[in-house]
Amino acid sequence: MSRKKTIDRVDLYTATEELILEEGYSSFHFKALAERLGVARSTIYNYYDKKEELITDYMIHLLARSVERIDDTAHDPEPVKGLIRLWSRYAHIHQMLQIMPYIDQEASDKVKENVRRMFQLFMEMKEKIGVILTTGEEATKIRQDVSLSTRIGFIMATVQIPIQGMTEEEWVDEVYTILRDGLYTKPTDTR
Amino acid sequence: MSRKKTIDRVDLYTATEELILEEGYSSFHFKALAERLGVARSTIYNYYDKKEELITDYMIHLLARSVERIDDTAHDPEPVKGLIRLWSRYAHIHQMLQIMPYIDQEASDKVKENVRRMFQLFMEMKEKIGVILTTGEEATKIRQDVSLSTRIGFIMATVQIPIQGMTEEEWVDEVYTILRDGLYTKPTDTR
Amino acid sequence: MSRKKTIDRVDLYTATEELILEEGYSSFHFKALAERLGVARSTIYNYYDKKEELITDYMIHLLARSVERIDDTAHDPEPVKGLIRLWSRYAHIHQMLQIMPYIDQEASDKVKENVRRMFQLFMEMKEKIGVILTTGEEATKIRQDVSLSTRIGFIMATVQIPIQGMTEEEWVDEVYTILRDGLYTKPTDTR
Amino acid sequence: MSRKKTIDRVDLYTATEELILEEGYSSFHFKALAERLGVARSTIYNYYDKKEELITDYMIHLLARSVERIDDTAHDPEPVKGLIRLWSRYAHIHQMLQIMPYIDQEASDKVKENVRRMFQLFMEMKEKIGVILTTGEEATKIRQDVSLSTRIGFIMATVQIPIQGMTEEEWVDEVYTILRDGLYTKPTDTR
DNA sequence: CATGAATGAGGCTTCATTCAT
DNA sequence: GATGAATGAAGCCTCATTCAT
Repeated sequence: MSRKKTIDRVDLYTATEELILEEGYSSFHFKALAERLGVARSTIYNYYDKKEELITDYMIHLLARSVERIDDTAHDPEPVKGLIRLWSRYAHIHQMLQIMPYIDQEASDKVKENVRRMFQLFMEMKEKIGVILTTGEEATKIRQDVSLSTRIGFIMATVQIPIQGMTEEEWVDEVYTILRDGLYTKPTDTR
Repeated sequence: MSRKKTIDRVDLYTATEELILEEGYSSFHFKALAERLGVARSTIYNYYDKKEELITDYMIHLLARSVERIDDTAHDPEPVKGLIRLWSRYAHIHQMLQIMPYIDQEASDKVKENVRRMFQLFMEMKEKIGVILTTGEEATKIRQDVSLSTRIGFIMATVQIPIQGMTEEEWVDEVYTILRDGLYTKPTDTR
Repeated sequence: MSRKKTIDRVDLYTATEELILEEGYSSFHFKALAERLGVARSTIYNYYDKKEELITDYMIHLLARSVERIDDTAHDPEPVKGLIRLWSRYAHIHQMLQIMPYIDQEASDKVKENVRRMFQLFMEMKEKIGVILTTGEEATKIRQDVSLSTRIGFIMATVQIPIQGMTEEEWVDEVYTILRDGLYTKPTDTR
Repeated sequence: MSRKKTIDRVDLYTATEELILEEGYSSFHFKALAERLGVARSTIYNYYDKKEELITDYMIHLLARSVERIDDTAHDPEPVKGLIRLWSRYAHIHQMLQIMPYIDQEASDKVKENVRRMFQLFMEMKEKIGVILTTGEEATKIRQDVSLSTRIGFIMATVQIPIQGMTEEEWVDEVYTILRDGLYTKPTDTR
C-alpha cells in the first residue's frame, strides 16, 4: 500500500520513556525525541499533535498495565509483599507520575481527557489495594484501626524508599518487614 | 500602597516559594517573578544572574532551617513521632526538593556549588535521623535488623502519605501507629 | 455510504467553493480540502500540483460562466436592471474574486497563465457591460457625459451593497432605482 | 531613564500599513515587519503579543480617524459630494477593512474586543452617513423612497469604483454626478 | 490512481539575558 | 540600584510537497 513505517507507537513510547528517565522531563521536546528516533521533528507531528498528548497516552498505557498486575498480587500468599515487589519493578512508573504536575493540561482537550483517565486509573489502583487490605483472608491479619486511606498511602509511599546497593529482593524483604511489623521491636519480643 | 521599587532577599524568597507552590516550577521564570514582585525583570538581575542560583539559594535556606529542627525532635519523648510531625509541617520542603531534577545544574558554577551544598545538607539530615534511630534511649526500642538506609528511607517516605480530610495530629497519630507497630495486627494480640 | 475514494473535478470545485465561502481563503489548504473530500491529501496532488492552480482554475470556470450570462441581460427590456439582478445572483463570484490578491501568483507558470486568463475574462466582462451602455437602444437613454470606466465601475460596485433583510427582487428594485434616477429627487419632479 | 526607543507606535502603524498595502495581508508577519523596521522579530513581541492585535489596533485607529472626518462633510455645501471625496482620500481604509475576514479573531481576547470595537465604529460611520441623508437641509433634496440601508450602502460602495487615469477631483465629480442624478439622462432633458 | 509516510520550510512565541540610561 | 529596550536562542506547530508502494 504505502511506504513502510519507520516509527510505531512502541518506538515512540520507548523513546519517550528513555528520554524522560535519562534527561528529565524538561528535556522532553519533539526535537529531542526526533533526534533520538532519527526522524524529522515534523514527522512526529503526524502521530501526535502535542507532546502532552504523547506523554499522557504513554502514561496511561503504563499505568493501565501496572493496575492490571495488582490483581496478580491479590493471589500471592503474601499479597502486601506482592505489592511491594510490584512497586520495585515498576519504580519508573512512580518517576513518570511524578512529572504529572509539569504537564500542561490545558494543551488540548485530548490532554485534559487523558489526565482525567489517569486520575481514574489511579483511583482504581488505590481501590484495588483497598480491596486487598479490607477483604479476603489477608485482611483478617491487617489492622483495621487506621483509616484505609492512610494504609493505602503507606503502601504506596514505600516506592520512594531508595534501594541503595541491595538486590531487589533484599529491598522487598526489608521494606515488607517494617511495613508488616513496624519499626519498633515488639513488646512481646522483649518479654 | 504603591509598589515597592526595591527588593530584599526575603521578598525574593517568599515570591519564589509562592510562585513555585502555586504555579509549579515550569512557571518559575524571572518574568513571572518580576510581575509578582512588581519590579522590572531586569532588576532581578541585580541580585541573581540565574534563576537557578536564586532557587537553589532559597532551597538551601529552607533545608538548613528544617535540618536544625530535627535536633529538637531528638528530645521529644517519642522522637520518631516528632520527625513525622516535623514532616507534616515542612511538607512543602518535600515539594520543593522534588523539583531538584528539573534544575539545570550546569547553569553556572554557583549553581553547581549550591547543589553540592544541598546534597550535603540532605546527608546531614539523614545522618541526624540515623543518630536518632541508632543511639540514645529510643534506639533500644527500634529494630536494628533492617538496614539503616531503609529505616531512614521509610521515615522520609511517609511525607508522601496524603492527609485526606483529617487534622494534622490525627494524620501524625495514624502514620506513627503504623510505622511503629506495622500494618499487621500482632500475633500476640490475637492470643 | 462509504467515502468515495475517487475524485472528480466537479467535487473538487464544489469542495473548493464551499471551503472558501465557509471558512475563508486562509483555511483553504489541501489538508482541509482532503478532509472535506474524504481522500488522502496526497491524492489531490494527482490532479493539481498547487492549490493556486486549483483555485484559479475554479475561478476561471466561475467567471466564464457569469460572463456568458451577461449576453442574456443585453436582451432584457431593462438591460441595466438585468445586470443588477445577475449580480445579486452571482454574489459569491464577487466574494471569490475578492481573494485574488491573496493568491500567490508566483506559485507556478500555470498560475500566472490562469491569472492572465482571469484578467482577460474580467476585461471581457467590462467590455460587454460597456457595449450595453454605449450601443443599442438602451444606450440612448444612458448619459454619455461621464467616462465609460466610471459608469461601468458604478454598476459593478453595486454588488457591494448589502441586501439586509429584503428579498432579492426588492434589493434589485431599490438599487436599480437609485442607479437609474440618482440619489436626489429630481428638480423636475418638484415642479 | 532607559535606552531610547527605536520603534514607536507610529512606526509600527506605518510599517504595518505599508507592508499590507504593498505585499498583501498574507505577507504580514512579524518576521517581515521586523525586517522592514530593522529590528529583531522578538522585539515586536515587546509591543504586541499577536499580530492580530497590532493590526486591529491599527485599523481601529484608522477607522476612528475617518469616522471623525465624516462630521466635517456634514457642513459641506454638498455633503454627499464631501463623503465621496472623503472616500477617495481614505481609499486605503477600504482596502484595510477588506482584510477583516482574514484576521483570526480567536487569536486572543484583545483581538475579539478590538473586532467588536471596529464593528461599533463601522456602525457609527453608517449612522453618521444616515444622519446626513435623513436630516438637515440636504435631506430635503434626497429621495426618501428607498430604504436607508440601501442608500448608505450605495454611497459606501462607490469606493470600489476605479480611478483609472483621472485626477481625484475628476473622479469625485463623475461619481457624484451619477450618484446624484442617476445613470440615465432625465426624461425632462429629452423634452 | 490512491495512499500513508516522511520531510523541509517557514511562521509563531516565550524567555533569559545584555545594555545603555 | 532600577529600568525599559532590544535581542538571540530555543521550542512550538502547520502545511505543502515528495516519494515509495
